[in-house]
Amino acid sequence: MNISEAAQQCGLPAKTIRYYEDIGLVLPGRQANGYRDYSDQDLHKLRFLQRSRGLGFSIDDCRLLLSLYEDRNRASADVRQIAKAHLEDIDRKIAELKSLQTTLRQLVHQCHGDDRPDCPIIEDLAGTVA
Amino acid sequence: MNISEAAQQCGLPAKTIRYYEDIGLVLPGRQANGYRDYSDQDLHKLRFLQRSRGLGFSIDDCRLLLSLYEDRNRASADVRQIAKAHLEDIDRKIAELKSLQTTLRQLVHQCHGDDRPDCPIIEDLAGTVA
DNA sequence: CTTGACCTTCCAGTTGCTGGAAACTTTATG
DNA sequence: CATAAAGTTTCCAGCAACTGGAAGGTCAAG
Repeated sequence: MNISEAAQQCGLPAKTIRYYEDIGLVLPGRQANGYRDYSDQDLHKLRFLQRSRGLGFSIDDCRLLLSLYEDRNRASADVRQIAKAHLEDIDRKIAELKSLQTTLRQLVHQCHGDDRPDCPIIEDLAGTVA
Repeated sequence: MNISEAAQQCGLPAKTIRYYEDIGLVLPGRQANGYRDYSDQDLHKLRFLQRSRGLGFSIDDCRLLLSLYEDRNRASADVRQIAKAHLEDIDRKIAELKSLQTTLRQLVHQCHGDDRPDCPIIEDLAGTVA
């Protein structure tokens, strides 16, 4: 299977699939003409990557998850640990963003937003208030 | 004022301050020996950047905000608009992360996480369920 | 037979820094 | 006063995860 069909089947751009090959994630065979040739197994791995990345796992995590995916003797605990760590990361990011959100919301609310120069947002950024 | 004191005063690493000069954000004078020389005004701008970046504004936004900060004839509406757009961006990111959080939380919850290979997380990533 | 769609490789750019090397100046110490 | 340590300079490379584009080979259709 050529790369563009593989791309369509897994939902990843061809560029990304080539990139995944570069970094050793999915290494397809080659046809006689030098074109990449994706097997069903390759396709499964690409779909796996598409989903893992979609859930926000890092490439390194994906590499680990992919090896666990292929390991019939894996311990689910190993998978769970990766997911749990990622979840905690997301929890932290949400907390950070929420804090920014609160501050920004207040500032935007306080600013009248007209053609005059007085601006609580600028004042806050300048530190003339705090 | 040397760069390291400026760094301490504004809470940014010296490396970052040099980088901000590279990209034309804060251009200090030079001392006779070639060392950078930060004025009070430079310092204000650096502090402004430290805070703006801390609120998650992009460098490009910071550049705009900085020019508005220095513009005594600015319209607060312009500032507000930048902040509002950034806030909406944050809102979107939070929504995205929350959706990931929900999915991951469920998966982590469903996985028993022992030494057996059955794993709802892997199954989800592989797409064998959906 | 040519046109256009595909495919290949390789190199550069994105964001916002951060680390490190090599060389200079200044400051502190013995 | 010599020297060592600390601070400074410039420049180059690298991070994550792609994405865009150039230059060229291949293939299917008309």
